[in-house]
Amino acid sequence: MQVPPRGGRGRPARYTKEGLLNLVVAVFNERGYEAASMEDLAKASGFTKSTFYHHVSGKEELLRMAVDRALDALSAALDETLETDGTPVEQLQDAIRRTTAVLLDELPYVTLLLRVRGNTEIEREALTRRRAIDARLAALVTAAVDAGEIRADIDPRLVSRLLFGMVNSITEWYRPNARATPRKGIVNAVVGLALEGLKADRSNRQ
Amino acid sequence: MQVPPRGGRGRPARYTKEGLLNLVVAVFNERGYEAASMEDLAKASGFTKSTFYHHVSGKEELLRMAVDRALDALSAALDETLETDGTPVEQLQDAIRRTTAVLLDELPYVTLLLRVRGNTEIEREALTRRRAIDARLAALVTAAVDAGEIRADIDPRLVSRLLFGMVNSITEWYRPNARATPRKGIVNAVVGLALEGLKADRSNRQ
DNA sequence: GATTTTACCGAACGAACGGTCAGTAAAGTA
DNA sequence: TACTTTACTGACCGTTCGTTCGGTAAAATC
Repeated sequence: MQVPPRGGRGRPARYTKEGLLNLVVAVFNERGYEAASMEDLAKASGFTKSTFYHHVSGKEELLRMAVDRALDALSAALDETLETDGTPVEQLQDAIRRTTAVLLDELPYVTLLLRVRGNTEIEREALTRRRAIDARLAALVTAAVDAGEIRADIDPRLVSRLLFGMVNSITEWYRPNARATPRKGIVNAVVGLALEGLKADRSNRQ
Repeated sequence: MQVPPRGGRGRPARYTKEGLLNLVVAVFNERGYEAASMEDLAKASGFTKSTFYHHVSGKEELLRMAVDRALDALSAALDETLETDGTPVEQLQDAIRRTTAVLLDELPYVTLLLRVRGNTEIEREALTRRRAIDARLAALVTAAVDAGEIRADIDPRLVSRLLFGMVNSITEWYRPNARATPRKGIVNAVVGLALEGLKADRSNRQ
């Protein structure tokens, strides 16, 4: 990741495309996309501003690459869920697991995606793709309600928003390190809370 | 709200302090705080930029007033919860209800608060106050676990984050209007999902 | 060593930024 | 009408923004 690929003719580059994007997204998330200047991005990578422009086309293009990566990963996870042949509620549970896993694996990219507000054309395109994914997730909830497998006393669209709002909120606080709750622990907690809620019962009492 | 108070000596103002702040916060939320320029704020209120500066001291001060309003409301709601004398789980449920209600009643202000990232001193102070509130909420969850009233198989801090992450995610999509789910419906859905989860049972089957 | 290719940099661009100020218009008081 | 107070404005400040460009340094090929 830190060692760029060799084989070209001229002077070797300091970063791979992905390595540089990782640095950029970290700065976007720390300062905020709007507040992060090209000078900030250049300094974080050790380049001058003009050298930085030699490697990237501009600020918006960087945002596009980053949010596309998040959207592609989330979309692929949902595709995988729909290829399984479980009952509706099993598929919904699978979607929660996979979405949470993608969120943790691609944390900086998904974090950036979830903060996009729609100021530019690129941001609006990202929001459109995101809404499409949300609609597919909401359809899973509706299917589970129609099958009588989950509670029907709350509007399925509302359930979907609250459920995946909970999942997405993980980006607000999760920082992977040695002491952090492992990936599997987070996923199980999310699925457990989503399906059974807070209520104590025989199966989970310590 | 739109009619300023009379009684002063000179020319009457177009807005009350609160009316102007409402306009400002709306622009902050639509464009994003960093992306919203003082020119944007002035135009939204019908002022020139210099007139706008006659009424407000600067961009950061506007942010401070807005997030303080949200923090005061959330803090007061939590105080009220702690004044009740229910069991731990009843207090937790009350905190969820009151926090959700404040979020809906002060939607633009809480929305702005939840997007603060800590770039300036004012933002860092807001984050500190927010963390204090989060800690008090987490203590409620811990107390309910210790009393054996809610499931103990998930780290209480993790439960608290996911729970109030779900509550806070409402700011991402809720837009009050005639067709929207009423306040009470949202609050009941949040409490219902939090306590019982998705699982269908006799009491909520339609 | 000459040539090609790529990485890199200092200086500068116009535009937009947050913010200031001297001066004018409009209202209330006397 | 004269005076005071407040609302309001256009022009302008220095700074920073995203971006461009002419030119130099370094590596690979010949």
